[in-house]
Amino acid sequence: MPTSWADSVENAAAGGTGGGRPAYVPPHLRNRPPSSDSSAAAVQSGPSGGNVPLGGNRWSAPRNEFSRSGYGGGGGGRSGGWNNRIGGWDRGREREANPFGNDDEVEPDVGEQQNTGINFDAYEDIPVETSGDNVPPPVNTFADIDLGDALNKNIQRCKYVKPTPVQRHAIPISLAGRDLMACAQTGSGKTAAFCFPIISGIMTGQFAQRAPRMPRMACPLALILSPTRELSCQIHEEARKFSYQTGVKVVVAYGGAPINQQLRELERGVDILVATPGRLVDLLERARVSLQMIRYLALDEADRMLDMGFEPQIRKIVQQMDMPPPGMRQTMLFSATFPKEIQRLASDFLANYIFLAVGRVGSSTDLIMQRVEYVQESDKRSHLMDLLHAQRANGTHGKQALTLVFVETKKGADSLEYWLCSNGFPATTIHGDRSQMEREQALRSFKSGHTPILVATDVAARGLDIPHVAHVVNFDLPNDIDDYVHRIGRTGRAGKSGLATAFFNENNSNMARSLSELMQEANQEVPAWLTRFAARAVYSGGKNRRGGGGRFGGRDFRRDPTYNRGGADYYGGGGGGNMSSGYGAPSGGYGGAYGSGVTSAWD
DNA sequence: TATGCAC
Repeated sequence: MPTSWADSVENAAAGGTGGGRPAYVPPHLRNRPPSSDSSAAAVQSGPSGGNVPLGGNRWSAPRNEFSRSGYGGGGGGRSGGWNNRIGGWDRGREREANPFGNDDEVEPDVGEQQNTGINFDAYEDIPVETSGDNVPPPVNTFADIDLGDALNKNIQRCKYVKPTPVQRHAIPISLAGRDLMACAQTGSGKTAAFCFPIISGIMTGQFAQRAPRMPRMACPLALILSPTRELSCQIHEEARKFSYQTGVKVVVAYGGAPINQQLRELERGVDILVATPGRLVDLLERARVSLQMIRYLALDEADRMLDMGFEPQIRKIVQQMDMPPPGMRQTMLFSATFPKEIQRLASDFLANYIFLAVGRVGSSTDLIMQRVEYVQESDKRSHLMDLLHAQRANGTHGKQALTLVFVETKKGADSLEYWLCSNGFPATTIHGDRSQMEREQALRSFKSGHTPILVATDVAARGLDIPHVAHVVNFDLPNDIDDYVHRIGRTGRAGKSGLATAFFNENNSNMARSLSELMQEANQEVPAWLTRFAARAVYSGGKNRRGGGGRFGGRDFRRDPTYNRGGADYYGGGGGGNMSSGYGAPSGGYGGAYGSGVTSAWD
């Protein structure tokens, strides 16, 4: 039995397990030369940033003996594993592709630090609301948190200088082992906010359990679910950067792509599985993935994942397979919007969680100029053409700025794309009736500017980080104000400004009220005709199928008396003791007189 | 009613 981490490393680096019991090698040591890294001994110190009170991980103390079969290979019959023969991750020492693009393995140039273009000034003074028991205080720098050397290096490689607001708050909460429901913006580092604690937690390697004996069954420690394939891909790419040379292995699985390659990847070992629900269910049913080792569960776009269409699949994955129950795993839910109904549903998956909302003042929503134009259905195309013409005329060198056009249906997307192309506007389209190859090609072509107009259904509404989108056109408004919020969030990202134009007509009257409220809240000019529509319209609370909303920045439903059924003090009452923090001003808050369903402009 | 998500 290894007596130290270094021993483990030596063992592993020696090319195997020497026939004895497999030695567990913590992931961050797996692809390092032996004995080099004494800082590894610092594992499991937890966040030590002084001002971070450690709630302590909910799992027991690190064990002395680690025997996770996926890693050690389990004696003779080792299957894909880390420190086994050829197929193992050891090989990754030569083979792990550098996700940062530059092929040299040299240390990153830490002298020239920047962040990835995020305009941090736009993030100053953002109101933040937290509730729940014993909320760990935020940190101000990455140095305040002990994420480990390898991860810190990747943070430098990413040129992140200081944590974004959501990271400042979410990371200490997660490192303290707490469940989390977070309203937070993508493009301001949301993915990192849940990836860093996961990677760090896996690197500390305290998860020693017997893995199933089933051969060829992958047993990830962390599961990250998202509602679209492209978003899963994006998360995977980011997570790979964060885990570069940590030994933590990230695998992605989604539909529309050949399953065999994904199966092979899984067999080679996986710590963090990023997946869409459909493909994951398939893998679970084939018994190629087991969730019994899951210690971290993250739902991106969580409100969407718990929405009608996805909820059954999510329940199946989370509650009806072999995943450890709440309290035995750490669950993190992220979205820009968190309708109360969804929050209530979500509490099934959480244990004593902390609610975190990053407010909107000075946020990127202020950087999005929103316009609504009254356009009859029959005039939409010519109106769009006018916009595109004007835009091209104003653009540099007559080039078309990247414009993302949202429509309601897949057919509508195809037909608009065809029409645009016929009229000399280079457009492509992305929607669920296209093949995965076509979808990815469309996205690439758009990002590169080769096809500067992308016609999309809601498949592209959430989470996708497409730099330099200058203009989002809601050719067809969505039926849900939350979807509108997500759509316009495709522009004005990372602190840059953007423009969002919506075509409105009678068919959208049920959106009038929430839309005008939203715009008002974001200091946008609301046309008088829209206000009249809003006043006239019978507000169909049903419009927002997800029920009432909160306000910008979101609000913990546990704090809403109407949800405390039966007079029981449902949760908070006293909660974190900050139940009355900042956000409540009727003027500033979004809540207004009725639950408009608008929760936030944050992803 | 639309969207997305496995084969």
